[in-house]
Amino acid sequence: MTNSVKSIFGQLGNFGQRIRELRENKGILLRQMAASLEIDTAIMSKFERGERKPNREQVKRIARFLKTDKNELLTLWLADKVQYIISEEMSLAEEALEIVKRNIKDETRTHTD
Amino acid sequence: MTNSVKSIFGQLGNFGQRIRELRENKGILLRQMAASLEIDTAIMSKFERGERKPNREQVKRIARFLKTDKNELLTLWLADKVQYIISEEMSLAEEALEIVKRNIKDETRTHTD
DNA sequence: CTTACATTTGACAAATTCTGTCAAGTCAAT
DNA sequence: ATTGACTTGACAGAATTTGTCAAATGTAAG
Repeated sequence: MTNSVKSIFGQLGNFGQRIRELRENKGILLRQMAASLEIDTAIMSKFERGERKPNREQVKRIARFLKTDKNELLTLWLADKVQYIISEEMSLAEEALEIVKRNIKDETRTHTD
Repeated sequence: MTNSVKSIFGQLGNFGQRIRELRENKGILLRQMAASLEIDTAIMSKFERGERKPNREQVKRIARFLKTDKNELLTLWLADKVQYIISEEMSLAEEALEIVKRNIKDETRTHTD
């Protein structure tokens, strides 16, 4: 995931938001859940914040651990994937910023030279 | 793109189908278009048959070459991407076939041993 | 059938992206 | 200032994607 896309669009994905909610309602710690699923705590944290995408198997295991509907989580996870590739294409803003950045750099070079 | 997904789902994507149509209507050869765009002929062929996905820049250049609406092609191309990741998840059929394949292999091994 | 030309296919290495691991960082409560 | 929970960033190895090329296939004409 490019940084620019990450920063312009949204933080927590549908999936991450939901599993964090489920976990917290059960009073389970992130690191406990991570340990129980044999997933690194850092990765688990990133899943919940939508910074990384789990794979199909991980989604299923997470659903089983949280005793929740597997299909609900798979659907949210798939929605995230679609949402991501679509938002990647709303890159006009990114392109504009790139141009500005290039121009600024040229400006500074001109002045200091 | 995994072979299984490629074989179950559809051949020519929306994008490839459209550009082939546009190209043929203009009576241009695939290799001519490829050469003019400095894209390998093999790759161009794969784009048209949906076997590989061009990147954003290539789509824009193709649109310019074909003198057609850039946004139309970008939209078709994005539709292909979405369609692909969704179809990837309809993998029940694939999984079933995998199991059958494994079982058949076991069967044959048992008989020939 | 064999030549000529257009397209397709498959294999490959180089480039890029994704993944898990880890150490160091923040933050809140004590 | 210490502890505990979570977050962040860097990294190497794995996996996927990319362009290139040669060989294969298809097709029309002589």
